[in-house]
Amino acid sequence: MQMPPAVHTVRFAPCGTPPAHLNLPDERAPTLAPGHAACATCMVRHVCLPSWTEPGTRTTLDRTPIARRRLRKGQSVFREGERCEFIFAARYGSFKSVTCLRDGREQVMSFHLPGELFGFDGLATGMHPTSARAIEDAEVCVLPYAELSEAAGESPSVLHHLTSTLSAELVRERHLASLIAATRSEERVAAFLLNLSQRLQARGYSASAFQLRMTREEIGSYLGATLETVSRCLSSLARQGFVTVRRRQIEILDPEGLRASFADPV
Amino acid sequence: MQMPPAVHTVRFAPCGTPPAHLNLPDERAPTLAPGHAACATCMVRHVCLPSWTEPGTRTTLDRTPIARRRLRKGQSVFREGERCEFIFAARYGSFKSVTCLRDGREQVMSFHLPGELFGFDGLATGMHPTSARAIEDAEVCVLPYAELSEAAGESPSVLHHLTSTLSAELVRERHLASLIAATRSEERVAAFLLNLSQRLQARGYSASAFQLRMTREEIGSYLGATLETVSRCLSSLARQGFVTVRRRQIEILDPEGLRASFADPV
DNA sequence: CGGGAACTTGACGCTTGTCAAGACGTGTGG
DNA sequence: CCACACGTCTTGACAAGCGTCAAGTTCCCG
Repeated sequence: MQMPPAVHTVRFAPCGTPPAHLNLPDERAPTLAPGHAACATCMVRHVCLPSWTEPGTRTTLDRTPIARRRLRKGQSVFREGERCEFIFAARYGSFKSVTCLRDGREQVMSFHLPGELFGFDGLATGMHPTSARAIEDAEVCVLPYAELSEAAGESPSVLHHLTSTLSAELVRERHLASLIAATRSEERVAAFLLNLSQRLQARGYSASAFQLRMTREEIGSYLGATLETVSRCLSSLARQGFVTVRRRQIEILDPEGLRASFADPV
Repeated sequence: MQMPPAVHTVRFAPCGTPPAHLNLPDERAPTLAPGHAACATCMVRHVCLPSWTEPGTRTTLDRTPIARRRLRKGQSVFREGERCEFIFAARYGSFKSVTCLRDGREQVMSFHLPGELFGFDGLATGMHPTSARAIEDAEVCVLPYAELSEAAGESPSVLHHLTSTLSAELVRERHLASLIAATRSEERVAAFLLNLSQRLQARGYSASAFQLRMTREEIGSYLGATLETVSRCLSSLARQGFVTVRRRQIEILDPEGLRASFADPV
């Protein structure tokens, strides 16, 4: 076993603002770090993979060195059609999953916040059906799926977390589909803000004030609306006193009002 | 080990037309049948769970008796909020997954055809977030998830199929969300017909002529449109010569035309 | 400080939802 | 076997929601 290189500890900065001193290296030059030792200092470890293993047990995964990769805004983590050999964990920064529509435009399928795992969509065919791109300077942990799978065979806890995670993502996608199918654009935007708020809160951020990391166009693509409609909806929600919107800075003033004023699914 | 009871073989009838001689019993009275022995005569075994185990190996699952349950049109397989202890396989007949919207209407989340597994959405929380109902007289195989999970720990092949199935469902849901988000109703209806066609073909039915098992309203709910819009779209597709539509009887005349004439996602 | 990306807002027209009337089919009871 | 009733589907007219196009503003980054 090789000696671990000097562990490159990275101070965690709020959701996607990487420390200014970072010289982001080439996309293809991952920094190796030894397994869960590196996770010990990671700010998102409590919602990430390290929480999967039962305390006291060790699996293949714990003996696997986990690489990290830094990405500049716009760089791809993986591309549509590439072989799916890794699952990724957003360490800081946010990501989007996109596919290319026939007419060349890109369709945003989901957003990934720090601490969230992504790349599971490739397990079905062994190839990624989407591309994942950083929407701001970011860093991912690169988890080899073969070892993750092996660990699932060794530890019921890991297996359970794996299936739960997949199932949860399935439920989220369903919820999105029904949201788009059953509601109008203003309700979708409201639901989107509430959803972001919850996910950020689960990761220790403020639920009431946060910065959007994505453009109006990306939100629109995700929600099945145009960027103009998203903009109008945000203005309308602000006019009604539910939120304040100043460019990407969002403050949620009345979450119950947001929730209650719509015939939202469930 | 107990002797298997006289195996109740059920002749497979085209997609959801249960044999007339069946006296459908009460929803809550499952018929027990011994594990995979019963699967041997099942028409959908090649696309169902029996194909998961590697040839020559036996897992917990193979030793588990698998119950079957017959359902009349409209009866629930499971309901929103119930504990998720089983995965279900549609043996014959079709099903829908639905949630209840705030205003009382029901939102169709997906359809399940013979040979398809469903109920995975409950694994995340241990409770089903949707209800599943038969949309015609039907029968399901009841697969205890605890044993399925155990089998996944014993056999890499089962584990792989489990994650693949979950991932595939995830991809399908994403595709639906992007379909609703990015296309107009006529394209959605066209895509829906093509999707049904493919799934039926994979199960040995004709890809070009089939019967819809669901109402226009259910299709509309699923696709984010009203029943009137679905009806108009079907008429329009027929007028363009892509399909013939006579109530629920569909014939696809020009699949390539259907596909090509739209700016369909991917 | 300048240029461009991102955003906001308005006007107009298309797509789709809503409401309504009527046709078709199926199942039930006379 | 027929008549009736109900569920399902089709089609039309109108209105609302949203997309498209366009102009102008703000902000960020070089």
